[in-house]
Amino acid sequence: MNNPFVQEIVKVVSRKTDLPPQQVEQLLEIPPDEKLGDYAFPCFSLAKKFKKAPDKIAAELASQIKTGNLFSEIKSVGGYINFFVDKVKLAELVLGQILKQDSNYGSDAIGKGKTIPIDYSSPNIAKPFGIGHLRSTVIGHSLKLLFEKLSYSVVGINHLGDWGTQFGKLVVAYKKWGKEILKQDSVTELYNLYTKFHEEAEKNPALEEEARLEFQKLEKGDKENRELWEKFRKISLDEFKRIYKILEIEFEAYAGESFYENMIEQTVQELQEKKLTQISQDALVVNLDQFNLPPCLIKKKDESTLYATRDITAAIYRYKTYNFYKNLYVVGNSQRLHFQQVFTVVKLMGYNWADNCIHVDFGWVKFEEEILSSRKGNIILLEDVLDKSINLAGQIIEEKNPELENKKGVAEEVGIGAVVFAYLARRRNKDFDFVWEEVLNFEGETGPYLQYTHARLCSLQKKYEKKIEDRADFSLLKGKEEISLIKILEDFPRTIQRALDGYEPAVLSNYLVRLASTFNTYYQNIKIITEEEEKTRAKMLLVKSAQVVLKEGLRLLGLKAPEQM
RNA sequence: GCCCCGUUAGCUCAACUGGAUAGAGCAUCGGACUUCGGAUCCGAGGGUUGGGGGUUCGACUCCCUCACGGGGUACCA
Repeated sequence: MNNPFVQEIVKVVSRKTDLPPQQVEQLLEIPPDEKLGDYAFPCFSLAKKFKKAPDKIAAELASQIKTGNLFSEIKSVGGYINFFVDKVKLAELVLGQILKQDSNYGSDAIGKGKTIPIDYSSPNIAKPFGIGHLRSTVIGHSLKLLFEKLSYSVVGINHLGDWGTQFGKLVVAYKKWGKEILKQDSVTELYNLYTKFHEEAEKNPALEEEARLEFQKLEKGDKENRELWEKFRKISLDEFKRIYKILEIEFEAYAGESFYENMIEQTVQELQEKKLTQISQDALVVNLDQFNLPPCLIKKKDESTLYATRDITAAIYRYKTYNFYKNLYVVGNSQRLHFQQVFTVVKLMGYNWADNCIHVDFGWVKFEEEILSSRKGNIILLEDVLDKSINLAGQIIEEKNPELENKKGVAEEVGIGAVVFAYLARRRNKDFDFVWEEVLNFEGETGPYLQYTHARLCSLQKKYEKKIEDRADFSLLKGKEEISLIKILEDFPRTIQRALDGYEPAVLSNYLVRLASTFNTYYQNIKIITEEEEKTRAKMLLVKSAQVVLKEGLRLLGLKAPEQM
């Protein structure tokens, strides 16, 4: 990180303590309370090395380090050396950098030349796009934007569920009830066929066997089934693309499971040549006892392939095609074991890049304490949720800002923003309870709150009228909230890095709430545009910086930042 | 049975990866000057971080154990 304060501390402390610079940087932390300082170096781990009490070490080092021109004070408290940065220098540095770089602030070249495929969204054909699918979609999309921010070249892959036994089920259902149910070629009707199958199969289990046979036929190239499959696939894909357009999400590749169909046999052969497979209970499996995992099934007893086989094939294909740096799968945590098995098999095949394959898992989306089951027709359509949210946003605009231009467009940006942010505000590993009142809430820690703050920042700039200069007397920015705000802005690049380290957009969401709420407190307490020209000029620099960072942060989550709302 | 994940204020979540006094929002109640946007802000109440043990200078965070909830566990994905 090119932060001169950190660099200086690392340099000096590492010289005084003989610790490698990297370790010093890792130990360095930010105190919980600003009164304690801006950076702190804990000396506890040095106690053994120097055979002295930590607080004595801290006191000694603190007295030896000169403040120089970057720091205003360096003192020890307990076992910490606390550094107080020169606030004028800080403002000059942070605000100067943001104004110069604009939306590029926080970018980095670290990922240059490295490719990362991200497998996300990946809905199943013949099922409508429900609120359950949104989680993978928005997490994957945000990770994509974040990696691109650091110059990685990202390939968004929509690994459609367009192959497998479920198509056997659809074919059976179509042949039996297609004429009465499938009239307009819509996803809803396809879905009705699918649920009809499951209803009937409960009464008549023989249908399951029929479905297996139909899929087997499909896999072997049966013409009629092939045509049906293409029809089903097209209906669904058109529908999904419409939804993605609303969300403004695009994929570089729609390589679904069927895409790997022709390569699967080769994978099976390779596994056999490498003597990794065995026959067990009539099926072809890779035994994984030595890893304490259940065996990975490669082929069923009827010779047709399985999910795992396709994922192994897809991983190999992605490595050959993209020579990836990392290979991500944004898929629910119910598939943890599956990915463990797949990655382990790939590793057994001798591919060390298996270690760079990462399952970015996430918890269930539940509705009123119930897990949504698409098999039973228990599903809430994403489009209904978005419509409701957009309507609500429209109503609120009508109430509060009826003169607004482009009301419809703004209502969409805010309504969709509310839903997307609700999904990105919590860490991925937690189950997400879909509660209407919470998803459609526009107050407090929500998307519209961030957007509102952004609109407010824009409106200040409009009111100011004058051009915002990139220079000002930074010593005029020394109020408590001003300094907090500058420090939060300074933390933006680090936040991006932290979000990526954990594959966790929620880290950025939390950050943006902190930024917005700190600004709002400031705004409430201090009049920004006043008669004092010099001071106003300096404050407007801060306003502009906050606006730039907030907008960019929202963009990285996949939210729009309207200038008025 | 075995394996994974989770458990923090009434509810939904944070806590910079082992650091200093565990913080926000929602809901409830009370308030905001001489309004740059009240979708905002301020205040109040609310906690044995599921229970118990351990590791160490220090534990919401790591280890063991128990409880509760969820998921997975061979031909679905």
